[in-house]
Amino acid sequence: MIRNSDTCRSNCPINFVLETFGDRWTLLIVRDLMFKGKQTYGDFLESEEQISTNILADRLRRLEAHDIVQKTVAKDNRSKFLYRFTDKGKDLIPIMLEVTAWSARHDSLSNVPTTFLSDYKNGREQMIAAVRANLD
Amino acid sequence: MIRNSDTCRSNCPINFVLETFGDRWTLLIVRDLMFKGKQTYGDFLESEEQISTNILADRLRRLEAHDIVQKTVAKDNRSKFLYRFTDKGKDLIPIMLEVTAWSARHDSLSNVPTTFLSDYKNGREQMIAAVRANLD
DNA sequence: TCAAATAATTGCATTTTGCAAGTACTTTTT
DNA sequence: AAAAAGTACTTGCAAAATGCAATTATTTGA
Repeated sequence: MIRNSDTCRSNCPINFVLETFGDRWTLLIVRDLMFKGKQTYGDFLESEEQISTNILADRLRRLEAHDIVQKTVAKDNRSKFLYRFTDKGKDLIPIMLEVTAWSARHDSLSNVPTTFLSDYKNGREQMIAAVRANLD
Repeated sequence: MIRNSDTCRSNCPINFVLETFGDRWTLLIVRDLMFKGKQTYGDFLESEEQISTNILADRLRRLEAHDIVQKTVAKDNRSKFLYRFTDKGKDLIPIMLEVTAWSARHDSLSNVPTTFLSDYKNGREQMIAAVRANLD
């Protein structure tokens, strides 16, 4: 995917993220991949937000085009594909944790472990490293 | 705006953020308010991404409904309104800086000051405080 | 060979977006 | 006092994206 003025509305860093993640579904796939150990099309379909099959296929295609995920054939089953983060994708960890922290602070109904906020405040870098270690 | 299962697809913290910011425009308004000193409808319209008037009106309405911004009448002109962050809105600063950092790392065309990444790495809390001080 | 598993694509109705034009109220100018 | 300009929208309509259900294609396992 070429990055130029044809594909982006501006060269603003906030806008750059929106060009890839500015919709209601893409970040849920990132979440599943990052925190829930999901890796396949079927895995993503099972999430409680109920993404539909055409949207899922489209978003996975876009994530691959933007070099956030890499698609590979599963070793055990050639009709199954595994989606994994690229380094660029793994580097979204700090954003995702910050988003989680914001919801933890401002939405009492959000399902966040009770210790999350203090753990995050006291050991942000360790938490980032732990999530990363889990992905590698 | 009531927060319950009618208005949210799930109680996931990532999804909670998407319910408010999961589109291509809302975060640009947040950016303008947070980093560019913009405060009025006309200000937001001028941004280079060229939001259209109906979308802008809709997004400002939603941001207000979600208690991210507060709308007040301007002192100097009663046909002019000022949009300002609530505390919940100001608390988006860490997310916005993390998003900026990600684009700085992964998009060479993003307009980010050359010193941003080292400043951010060395003094994250100070940078957050500086942006916040600028808003108050 | 046939059923199951996996990953999609297709068609169509609904919703959202984008664009241009128009409206309403306030302030400034004459 | 009337006209023009400033500010913040709303409206109507075409185009694009989304959501849903059904169907297709390929590989695997019995």
